[in-house]
Amino acid sequence: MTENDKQTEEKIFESATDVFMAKGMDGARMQDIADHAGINKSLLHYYYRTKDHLFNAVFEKIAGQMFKKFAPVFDENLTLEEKIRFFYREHITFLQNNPRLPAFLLNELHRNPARIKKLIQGIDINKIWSTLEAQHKDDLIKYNITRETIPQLMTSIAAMSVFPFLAKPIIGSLMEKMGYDFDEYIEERKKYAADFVIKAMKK
Amino acid sequence: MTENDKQTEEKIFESATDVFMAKGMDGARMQDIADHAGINKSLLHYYYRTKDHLFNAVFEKIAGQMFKKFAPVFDENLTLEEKIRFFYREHITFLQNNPRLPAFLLNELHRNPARIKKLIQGIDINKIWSTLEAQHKDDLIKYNITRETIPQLMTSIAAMSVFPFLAKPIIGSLMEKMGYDFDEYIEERKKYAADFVIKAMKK
DNA sequence: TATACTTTTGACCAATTGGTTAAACTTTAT
DNA sequence: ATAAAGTTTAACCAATTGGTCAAAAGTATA
Repeated sequence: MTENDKQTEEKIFESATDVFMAKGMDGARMQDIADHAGINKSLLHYYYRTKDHLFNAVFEKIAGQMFKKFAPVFDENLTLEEKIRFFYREHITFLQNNPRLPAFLLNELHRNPARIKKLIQGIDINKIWSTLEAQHKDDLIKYNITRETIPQLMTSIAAMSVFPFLAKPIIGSLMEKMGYDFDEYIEERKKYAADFVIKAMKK
Repeated sequence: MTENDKQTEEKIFESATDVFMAKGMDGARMQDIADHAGINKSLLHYYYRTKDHLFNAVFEKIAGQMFKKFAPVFDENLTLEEKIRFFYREHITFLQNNPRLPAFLLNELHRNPARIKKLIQGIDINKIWSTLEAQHKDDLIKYNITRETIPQLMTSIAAMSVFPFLAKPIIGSLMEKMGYDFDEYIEERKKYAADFVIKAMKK
């Protein structure tokens, strides 16, 4: 039945996502995924031929999500500062709901570098630069942003939101030990990161 | 012979470090390590009883290195700004020589959270705070650094130097595609990160 | 109801892999 | 030189694991 079909196939996909996210490709076990979904292991092979296929399906979806979140910033009609604030609000909220996503993605890209090309084919820094120039010509001068410094700036912006999630094993434990609350820290970071970057950009 | 002994044991340790760093505990194979060292697989068990023991030995050494590098900053008799510049020069140079270290460490801590307690037992933010207060009382006021904001500031500082190495699979490929040079970018980051943070800290 | 088709299951298989063992080889000590 | 001790190796073992298969169960169609 198509109804039950979708249910099973979807259940498998969701369980696979959970297990692969938590354990990675190498650490994940097909039996784990089956148990997690409450079904027989053979069903995994019935719907997704192999572990590689299943992992592939999960990775493709996950990878897509990550970068879709960056584009809308440029669609909004906002000042550069407002765009930065907008970005951190959206991006950190997304990471709050998908805290393991960056680590999962980077681990897999390290394990299988062949994926990278396909993943970044949609990203064109020159295009981003053109868009920025068109939308914020004076801000680029005001903030001294050039083609040479844009990698430094963009990685710094990404670092501010992504790093806390990548380093959560350490940061989270350290904060717990010291009486801070990680979730609160993340919530506050939406504003802190924006303020930090905006101040840093000023000449 | 003790001479040859050390050679073999050390060769195993170095090969294990390389393979574990590259593949992680789950992805690493004992046979790989043996091949890498050019010896029989049984020797791994002769010197280090099990894979876990061997991994443990590697992890302990690696983990120790990472945090030893943070302490010397406070020993130097420098202004706060000079300390930040000193830190990034030292820390990024260290990471240039050990680019996989942060990813390795964080992956293992995620896989085995029990390690974390032991690892961070030496770190005491309150102690760091006291040291900062003693050395830079006026700077803390000048830069509006308080017990509440110190996690935000410290994670931001760490993010600036560590993130490029964690995200190297993406950043490196993206830069290659766009005609930037990753190593050059890292070298420049020693100064950029310091400038960035110092500007960001100002009220 | 009978038949064809799809879905699910448990038993099973072959390959991989961490680990063991006994024998061969080296080195050291007497 | 010879025995004792340490080192190295190849062959082997047992457990894990991704994957297969045929039968059973369920569903749609006639």
